[in-house]
Amino acid sequence: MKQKFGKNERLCDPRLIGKLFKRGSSDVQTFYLFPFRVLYIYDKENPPSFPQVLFSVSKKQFKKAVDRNLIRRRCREAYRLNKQSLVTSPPESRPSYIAFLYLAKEITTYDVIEPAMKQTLKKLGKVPPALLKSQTDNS
RNA sequence: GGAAUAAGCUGUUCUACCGCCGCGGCCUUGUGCCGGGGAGGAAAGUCCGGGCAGCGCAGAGUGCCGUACUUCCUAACGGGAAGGCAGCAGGACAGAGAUGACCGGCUGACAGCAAGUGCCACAGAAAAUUAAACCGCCUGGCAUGUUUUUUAUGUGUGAGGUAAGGGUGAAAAGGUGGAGUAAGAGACCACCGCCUGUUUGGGUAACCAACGGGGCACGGUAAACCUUACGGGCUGAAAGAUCAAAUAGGUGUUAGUUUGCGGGGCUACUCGUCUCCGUUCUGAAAAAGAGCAUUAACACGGGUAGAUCGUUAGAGGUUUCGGGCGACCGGAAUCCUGGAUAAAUGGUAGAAGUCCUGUAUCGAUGCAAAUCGGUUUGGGAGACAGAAUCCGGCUUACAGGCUUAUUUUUUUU
Repeated sequence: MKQKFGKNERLCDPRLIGKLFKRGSSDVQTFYLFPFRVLYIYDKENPPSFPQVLFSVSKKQFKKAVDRNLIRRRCREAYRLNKQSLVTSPPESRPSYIAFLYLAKEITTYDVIEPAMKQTLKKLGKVPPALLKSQTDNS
């Protein structure tokens, strides 16, 4: 399995991003696992061939662009190297659009970010029971 | 040799694995392979100025905003260069000294309060008017004391003169000296200062120098209003240009349907179907035509999402020649050097080198303490900081290294 991370795996559509960050929307599922808050959406109608992902680092928390770039690059690498389980699962049973929000107060090393990303992905891989039920009903 | 300050330059390197974004080539046309490229001196702050784009625009004045010694450089600037003036500290020279002129350095919103208006607390007699008499100084008058009357002199009181002295203040209406006077005073004189003139000399100019004239009318504040001179349209790449899916919607043409709506009939009743009439306008007319509605096809125009351009070859870099004190300008040769857009230029691991520091050991100097250098082995540091339309500046941040200058200190000769 190649560990590539091309444009089609990144979330670029402003409408989808707006949908993800819309407050109180019932479509958006969310959980917190240090240092990430994760927002994600299941698109059952026409799921993309790859899950689309974005990483966000708060400008309020990190004033300097250099720091934000560093954190975002580390997160991206962690996702790129550990995404196999998510990608290989069938498109209908995985989140289609995911946003990772980095919420820690200080810059963490890759040794911290990578295990956290593994845990997060593991949690994302589990299909929530509510969705599972609706899928069986449909089929 | 050390330290400090200022200015300029530089801003670690290599390897492995896995990636990201452009470009070129190849084919088997695909998450393909190969090649080559990919952050800065400030990319930062967004403080000035321009290019570029759109909109606006008869001319003049006023207002508003900005700039402010001079000349030059520049596309332009509030930037830069050179010069002038003022201030500050320093050096060396002359001199007994005061001081003088010279040298380089640093600093200066450095036009105008002698156009007008305003303000100047407290203190002080008085804060800008033809200044002003608190103490003081001087001259008379009166009263009174001392002294033998005169003379001289003390005290008190009131009048006049006086800006030299004291006192207040950040600042008291030219300064110093002389002469003069009852005491004083630019009332007079010398020098300095100030104002002013010159078809005088130097300089493009700011300005400097020289020679005259004027007793002198000048407090501070323009980062107070203001005056003078010069400059300034507004917006800002989310500018702007082109293409334009699906769905919806607009206009037109052609063709079709009279379906739709209301009422009546048919039917045991409901729905449906069928049938008849009516329904907007023209028209005498349910003759005919047009319209409304609706379906289909075609065409046209606008335009959302999105895409492309704008967008990286430029007031471009490097070398060199010539001009200029310099900023800079001109010629020639040569090079192509980020172009992303929810935003690439990386992540991880290892090694080397640099600096700081500790251990052990060797060598040199030394009585020693210690200093210097080499080897070994640990630990730490590696700054400031990430292009978002592009340039020229300014400002701010910056570990370590290199160069230059100045100051200071130490050692040797």
